[in-house]
Amino acid sequence: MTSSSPPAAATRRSRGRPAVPLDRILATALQLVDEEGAEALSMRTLAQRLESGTATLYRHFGNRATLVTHVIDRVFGEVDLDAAALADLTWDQACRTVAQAMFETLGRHRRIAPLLIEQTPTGPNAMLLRERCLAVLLGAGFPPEFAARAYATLARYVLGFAIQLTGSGDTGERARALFQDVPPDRFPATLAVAGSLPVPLAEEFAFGLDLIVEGLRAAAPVG
Amino acid sequence: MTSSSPPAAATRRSRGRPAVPLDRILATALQLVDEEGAEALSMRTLAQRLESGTATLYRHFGNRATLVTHVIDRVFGEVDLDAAALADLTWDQACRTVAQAMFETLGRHRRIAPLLIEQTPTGPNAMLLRERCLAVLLGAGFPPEFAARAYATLARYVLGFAIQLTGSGDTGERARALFQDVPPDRFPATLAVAGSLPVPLAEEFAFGLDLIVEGLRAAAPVG
DNA sequence: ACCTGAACACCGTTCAAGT
DNA sequence: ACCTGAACACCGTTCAAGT
Repeated sequence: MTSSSPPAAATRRSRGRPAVPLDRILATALQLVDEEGAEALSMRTLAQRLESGTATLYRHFGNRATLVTHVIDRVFGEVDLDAAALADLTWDQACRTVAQAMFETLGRHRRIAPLLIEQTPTGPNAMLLRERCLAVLLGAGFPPEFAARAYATLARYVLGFAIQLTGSGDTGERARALFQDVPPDRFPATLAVAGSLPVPLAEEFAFGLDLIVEGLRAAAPVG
Repeated sequence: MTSSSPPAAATRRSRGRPAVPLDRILATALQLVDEEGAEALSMRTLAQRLESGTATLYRHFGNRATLVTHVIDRVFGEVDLDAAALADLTWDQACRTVAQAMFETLGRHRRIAPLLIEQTPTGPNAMLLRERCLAVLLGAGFPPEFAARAYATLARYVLGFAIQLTGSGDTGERARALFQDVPPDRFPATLAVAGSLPVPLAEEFAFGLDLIVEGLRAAAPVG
């Protein structure tokens, strides 16, 4: 490893001033959220993982909120969307595809949802994703106002669901246990559905998504 | 005010041990959230408003989370729902009514949404509200599994929307300003809908709700 | 019994001081 | 120029000590 030290290339760690590349900060931050949850993303903890100090982070970000903005946009950048492929779909297929892609990405970073509600995503990747969605809806012939509302509904549905994902994963299990132990005389309906609750989250999401798209088709001003 | 001091009734403030009634704690906590936001609900700040100490709070609640549970259920208790009135509605009218009532309550306590995603509501009022919703869906003849999914979809939509409500109120304004300043060549679709974005939140909510209920009607296994 | 002050181990943020 | 340690004003939680 450290056999023949090179002239001036290495500077292993925090020697001169390795400048802590922004990309490494964001990758580490996202990894931190993935592994330990959104609440673990503190300036101190992040600085520790980078083997740096908190003040160094403030050179890149004015405050924690803008750090969060960048981390969120990194996640949006992972949403698997091919503009060309989208163009070949009908508008309802495209809506389902985009929402599913967003859901899958949030599934890969389950613990990031609390950060998403801290702020409206305005990073470059988020802006691009929104642009593509709106382009599909406008391309289908929907008036701007209808397209805007349709997009908002879908976005809120995905986010609302993503929040449900946040729970440590056994959310469904815990809820089911709780609902099955409910007093039968006072909560007959709750008890009746308690048994059919451990539906896989992915299926549950698809169910609601179909509902919304079906409603969109029925309400759409175009055939 | 303090004219003729009564024998042993008053004990104006933190004298003997006024025991800090739980109801006053919760009312003060909710007021604190309403006035200064969810992030302001710290044990210290709450204790200060009660003219007490943090340790006193830990006599009533094991930790901050259970305090939050109680505050949330206090909000659920405000949801205006008459079981008798619900029974006279068709299932789709009932769904709209319940979702609207929940939305209006969250509108009265806009800044509480961040607390709602910290945990699944399990307080008595939340349990009762869920029971009534599920009873309506089962009463309409929906199979338990379908009813459970329908309820989950509606609950998630309302919560997802409530999160959007959390932003200081000018969220729409800020978003509109941002979207209208976007580069026209790269974001034509975003720009096209930017003008039709400042839709009143209540209308926006109703739009999506109708979509979902319409989708439910289309997907329902009963006529 | 119930409440209190002070402590412990954390936060986000800032700033003078180092290289 | 960039990084660092230490500080400031906060957290949630606990505990010995007061009445």
